[in-house]
Amino acid sequence: MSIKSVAKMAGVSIATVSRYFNKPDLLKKQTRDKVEKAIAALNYQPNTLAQNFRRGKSGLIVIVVYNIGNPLYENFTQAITPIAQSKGYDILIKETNRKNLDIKYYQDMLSSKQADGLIVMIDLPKLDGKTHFMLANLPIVFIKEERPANDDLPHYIGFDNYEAAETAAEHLINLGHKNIVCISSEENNTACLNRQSGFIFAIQKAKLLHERVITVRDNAEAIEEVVNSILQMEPKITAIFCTRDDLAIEVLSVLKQMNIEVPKRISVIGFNNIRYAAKTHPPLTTIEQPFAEITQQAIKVLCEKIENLPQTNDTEDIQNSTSTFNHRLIIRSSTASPLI
Amino acid sequence: MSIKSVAKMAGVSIATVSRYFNKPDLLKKQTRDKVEKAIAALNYQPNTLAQNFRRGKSGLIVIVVYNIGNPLYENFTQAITPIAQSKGYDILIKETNRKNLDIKYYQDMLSSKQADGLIVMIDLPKLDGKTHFMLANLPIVFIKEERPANDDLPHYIGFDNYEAAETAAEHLINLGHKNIVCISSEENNTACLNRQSGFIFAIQKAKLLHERVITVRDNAEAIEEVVNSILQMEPKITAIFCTRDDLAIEVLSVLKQMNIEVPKRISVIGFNNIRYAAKTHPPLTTIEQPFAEITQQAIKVLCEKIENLPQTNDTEDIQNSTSTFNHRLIIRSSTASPLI
DNA sequence: TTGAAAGCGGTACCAC
DNA sequence: GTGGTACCGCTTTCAA
Repeated sequence: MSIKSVAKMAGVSIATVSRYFNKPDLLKKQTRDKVEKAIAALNYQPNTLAQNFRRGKSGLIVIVVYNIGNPLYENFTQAITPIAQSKGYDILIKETNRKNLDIKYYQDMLSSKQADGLIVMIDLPKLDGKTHFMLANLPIVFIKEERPANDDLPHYIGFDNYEAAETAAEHLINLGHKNIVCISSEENNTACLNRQSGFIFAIQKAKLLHERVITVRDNAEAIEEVVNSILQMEPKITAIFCTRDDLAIEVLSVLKQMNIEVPKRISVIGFNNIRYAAKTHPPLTTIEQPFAEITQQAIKVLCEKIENLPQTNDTEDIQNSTSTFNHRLIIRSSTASPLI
Repeated sequence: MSIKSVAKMAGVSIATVSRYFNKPDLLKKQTRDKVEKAIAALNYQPNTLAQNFRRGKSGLIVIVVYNIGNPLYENFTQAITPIAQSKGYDILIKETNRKNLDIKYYQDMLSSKQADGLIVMIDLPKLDGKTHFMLANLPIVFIKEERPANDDLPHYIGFDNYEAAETAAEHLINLGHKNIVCISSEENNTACLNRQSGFIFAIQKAKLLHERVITVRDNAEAIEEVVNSILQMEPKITAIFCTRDDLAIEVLSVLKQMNIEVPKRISVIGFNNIRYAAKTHPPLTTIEQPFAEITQQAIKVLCEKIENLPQTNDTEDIQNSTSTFNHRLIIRSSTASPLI
C-alpha cells in the first residue's frame, strides 16, 4: 500500500498524489477528487517512515524525564503538547530512569534523528567549555526547577524559586505570623535550596526572629518527628512553609492525625501547586509556577533552534528572557491569621 | 555524513559498512578495524530515519496514556522499558489528554508507522463486531485495572481483582475473623466491584454470616461515619476489608483519631499496595498486583503480535494466559487474630 | 569475505 | 497543472 497504488487507481502520477497531500491547491479540483476517491477506496495512509526519511526530520520533540512518577511533569506536558502540535511537532515522553545522563546521550538521539528536538528535565553533570559550546548548538532546551547555581547553561528555562519563596513567606507575614518555620527536603536540590534562601530573606526583611529552616528526610516518620518538635517550640510557631507540596501534604496529614487544627493552630503553605495540593484537608495554599508561560517560551526557543541552528550561535536574548515569568500565590484554606 | 563517507574513508563499499553494524561477524577482522577507525574519525552515527524506513519499522513501542499524572503508570513503565529494550524496542510515552479515543486513532499511529506497537492504558468505547475483529489484528495490547465486564476485548492484560479480593478475605478468615465488613468506593468502578464480589464469595465459602459491603463516598467525613457505624454493629465486627488502599488509609486515620487500636480491636486490610500503604500507623496489610509479571506478559504478547500478525488471527492462547498472574498478599501490622 | 546494485516510499525539481 | 525522475541513506540479495 503505497503512493503508487493510489496513483495507479486514480490514473495520475505519484507526483500528483504527493501534491495532493502537500500542496493541494496546485491541483485542479477534478484531479483532487480523483485522488481523494482513490485514497478513500484504498484507505491509504502516507508512510511516516518514508516521509521522515525523505524530509530528514522525525517531526518529534521528545521530553526527557527521569521518572514519570513526578507529579510536576504533567503540568509541563499538558502545556507543551498543544503548542508543539500547532508547530507541526508531536510530543513524546522518554523516561530514562537514569540521572546525570551524559551529553552524548542527547547528542546521539539527535544525530541519529530519533527526535528533531529535546526538552530535557534532568540535571546535567558539570560542563566544560567544549561541551557547553556543543550544547548551545544542539536543539535542546533544558527545563529544570532551578538553573544550576554556578553554571550558565545555554537555553535554560527555569523558575525563580527565590522570589517565589519570598512571596510565600510574605503571605504568611502579611497574615500576621511572626514565628514561621521552613521545612525543606534533605536532598541537595537547588530548587529547594533557593526557596530556603528566599524564605530566609523575606523573614529577615520583615525583621522577624524565626528564620529557622529544618531539613527532613522524605518519609512519614521523619516528618512526624519534625512536626512534633515544631509544635513544642517556643515562642510558639504559628506557620510552616514547606519548600515542596508533597512535604506540605505529609505535614498536613501528620497534623490531622495529631488532631491539630489547620489553619487555626498552625498555617501551612506549600510550593508548586501539584494536583493533590487542592485535595488536602484543608486545601493547601501554595505557589504556582507559570508552567504555561515557561513552556511556551521553551517550545518557542526550541523550534527556533531546530530551524535556525546553523546561524544562531548567540543566545543572549533567549537567556535573558527567562527571568521574566511571574509565579502566582494560590490561597486556599491551609493558611490564615494566627490566633493572638 | 552518511554511510558513504565512511565507506570512502575506510576504502570499502557501503555494504561493508552496513555489515559492520548489522552482521559484524561476517567481516574480516582487518576490514572491521578499518571501518571502525573511519567511523570513529568521522564520529558517524547511522541515520535512524533511513534505517527505519528501509526496515519498515520504527523500533518504537508507544505507551498511550490519558495523563501521565496518574501515579499508577510509573509501575508499568518502569517494568516495561527494560524488557522492551532487550527485545530491541525503545519505549516512549504518549499523553493524549483525551478519553475514549476512537480506534482509528490507534490504527493511524500504526499504519503510518509511527510506532510498531501500542500499549494502551486508556478505556475504549464499546466495540462492535467489526472493530473488535480489527483490533485483534493490530499490534495493540490493553492494560487496565480491570477488563470491562461485558466485553471480551482481545489482548487485554488485566488484574484478577476477584481472586485477589478472595485472598484478602481469606487472610482475615484464616486469622480467625468471623465478622468482617467490606468498605468500597461509591463510584462505579469495575475493579472495585469485582473486589467486592471476590470478598463476598470468600465469606460465603467460609460459611460466615457477615458479607456486608458498605459503599462510601470518597471523603473523610463519610468514612468517619461509616467507621463509626461499623464499630457499633452486632455481632462485633473485628475486621474491615477496604477495596482500595486510600480508603483503608482513611479508615486507619479515623480509627486512630478515635483511639481505637489496630489490629487489637479491629483489623484493616487494603488493596493495591500504593506507595503510602507502607507508611501508615500501623503499616497496612494489603494486596499487591503483579505489575512486573503483567507487564512482562503484555510486552511478550505485543512483540509476538508485531512479529506474527499476518499469521496469527486466533488469539485464544494469549487471552487465556491473562488469568494466571498471581497477586501477592503483603502482611504488615494492620491485621491480626481477633481477641476472643 | 566483499562489492554492485536494486529498491524501500516518498519529495521536489525540471519539463512539458 | 501534471508527469517523469533523481535521490534521500540504508539493507540485502546476488555474484564474484
